[in-house]
Amino acid sequence: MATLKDVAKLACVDVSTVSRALNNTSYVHPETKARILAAVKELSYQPNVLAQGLRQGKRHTIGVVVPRLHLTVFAEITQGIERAARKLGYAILICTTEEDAKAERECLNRLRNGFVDGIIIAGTGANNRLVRDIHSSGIAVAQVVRRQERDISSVVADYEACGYDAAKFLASKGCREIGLINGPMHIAPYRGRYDGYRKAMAELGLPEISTTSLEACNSFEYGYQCANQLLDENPELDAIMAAVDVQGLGAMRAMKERGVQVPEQVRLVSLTGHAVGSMLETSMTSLEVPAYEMGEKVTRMIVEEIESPSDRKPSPQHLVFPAALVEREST
Amino acid sequence: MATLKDVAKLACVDVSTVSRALNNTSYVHPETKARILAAVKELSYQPNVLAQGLRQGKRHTIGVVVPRLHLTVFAEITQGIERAARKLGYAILICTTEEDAKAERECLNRLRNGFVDGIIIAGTGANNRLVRDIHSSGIAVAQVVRRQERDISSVVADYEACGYDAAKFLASKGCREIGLINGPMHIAPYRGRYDGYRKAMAELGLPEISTTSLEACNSFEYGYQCANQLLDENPELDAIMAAVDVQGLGAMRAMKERGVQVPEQVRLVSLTGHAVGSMLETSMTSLEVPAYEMGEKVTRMIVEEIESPSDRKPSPQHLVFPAALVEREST
DNA sequence: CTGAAAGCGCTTACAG
DNA sequence: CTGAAAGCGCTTACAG
Repeated sequence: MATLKDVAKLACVDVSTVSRALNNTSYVHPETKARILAAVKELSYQPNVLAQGLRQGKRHTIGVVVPRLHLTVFAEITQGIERAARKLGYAILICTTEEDAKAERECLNRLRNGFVDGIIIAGTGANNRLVRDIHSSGIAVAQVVRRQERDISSVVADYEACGYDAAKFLASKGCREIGLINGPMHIAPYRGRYDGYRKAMAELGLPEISTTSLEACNSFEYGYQCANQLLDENPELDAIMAAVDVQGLGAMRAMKERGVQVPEQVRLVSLTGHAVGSMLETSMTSLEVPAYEMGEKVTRMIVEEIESPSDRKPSPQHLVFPAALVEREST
Repeated sequence: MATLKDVAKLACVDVSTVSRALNNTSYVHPETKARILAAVKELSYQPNVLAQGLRQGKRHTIGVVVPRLHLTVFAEITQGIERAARKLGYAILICTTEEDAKAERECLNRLRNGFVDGIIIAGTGANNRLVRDIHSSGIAVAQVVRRQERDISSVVADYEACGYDAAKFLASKGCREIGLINGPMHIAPYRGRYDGYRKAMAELGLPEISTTSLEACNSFEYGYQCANQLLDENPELDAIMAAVDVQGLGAMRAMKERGVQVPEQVRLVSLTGHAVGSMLETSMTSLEVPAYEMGEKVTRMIVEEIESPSDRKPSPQHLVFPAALVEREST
């Protein structure tokens, strides 16, 4: 790999001049510049980003910490992040935590040491303290999907509205026993969906019906088991709301196996649609969240924070995207 | 952020001693070491990986270039890569190309400049030349899923066997008109699936039936349109093989809409299962590829290449994983 | 056992 | 308009 020095030697100038020519950081005589550019071409010189980063205190890299990728909304969000980052001249470093607090801690500790200029996180909630520390140590941080800290910018969907709207919608279809398949309440989106559901149920004068299982909640099996329990315990159940798409798939499958007709006997809604609902044999009504857009947006926010001078960092922004109810065959 | 210098000052020793103590790179008097460790703790010093990287010519980072994440086998593969990389002390940088040659070129060019020690790629095929250049310039490279270069290590599934086995299996069920939904032939896995299919058809004395659409091939819509065309043009069609899961979903949906019974009238197999087939209302028979394992394996291979001394790099290895036929309701 | 010095590849005041 | 020098935070021969 050619270095600045090689280019300088070939062009018969000092490295500093080459640097200035390449970065357009001050006027360089056109002839000199031409010579330099020719040398750059001949050696196919490419600047070493490590050295640039060390010198400038910038790495042009963003860390992304999410629970997992496969079959979750995070795959799409990550693609949005990657694309926006590339446009803005940043690379992204990915860590998946599998909801494990220790794995998350390790990732965060690694990222903070010069790896990245900023961290976008959908956290487990177990390391909030560490996240705050990192942020106040001068590394930009932004939350996506899961908002846990008030002083750190975030981009989320309106989970409470998802829960509320879905319940009201089902009630408008005549449903009276509406079960909820959700996840751990200490994680903001699950809490939000529940709050919305509860509010709607209260307004409608309908009973809250929910259940839980030991499976990891963001899974087909969780949806499958919860649906079976809901149906076992509530013979009159006429609707199921699933927090995420894969739970919805599990519920659909459970009903198929029990011979329960969807939507004739039980209607089904997913509260976090991301382009799966429309691909099914019985397509699934869902609240579609603009995942791709959310990823792009949170990236633009964090880059803005990274690039503003440290004496006037933007104050934390919290962006809430509405989800859109897309009615399909399952209701 | 505290630096080595801060620690050295606090411990009243030279920075070189601190470095040695921390890296166990030569004996340091226990008392001195204790003082240093205390200083490290007090300042909560963490080494700057950028500076380490610059000095040692190592980044401990691997670039991953894949077409996309959401709903493809690459999501799972990437998780496998990430996990194995973390265990081995590496971080991963992700680029998604969306099958766009230009985007891929940009990613590769960026990655080669000191960003990473190695690159794992599932390429578009349009930048093979560049990939070779990068490899011969001393950056480790490994191919995953798509093997395009003989001199660069690879980890793939046995796509030809997938096509062959699926066709034979369908024939054993009595199918005589077996249609194939595939993708562009210049991409190795699609080519391989076709070759296996063709071989089986020839041995069985059955006609080849296939079609194509203008949609991006790794998509629900592609599967949907191709299935409709196959059914339109071949009224006696009794089986469909889809190259990837989402195409299978599209085919399933098309048949549902036409009132074609699966598997009674038409049987359906996906040739690249990755944990979706089992989640469906009518579960889908598929050749399950061990995506997670493949990701882990390719990571171990590339790290081995990265860490071997440049005078005796391992010769290219090509690993082929078998896929397992998992029979479900769609056949 | 430890210090002083050089250097990884860059950028950026400081002179001239 | 351009060169010489310092320095980003580390590691590693080289002495002693």
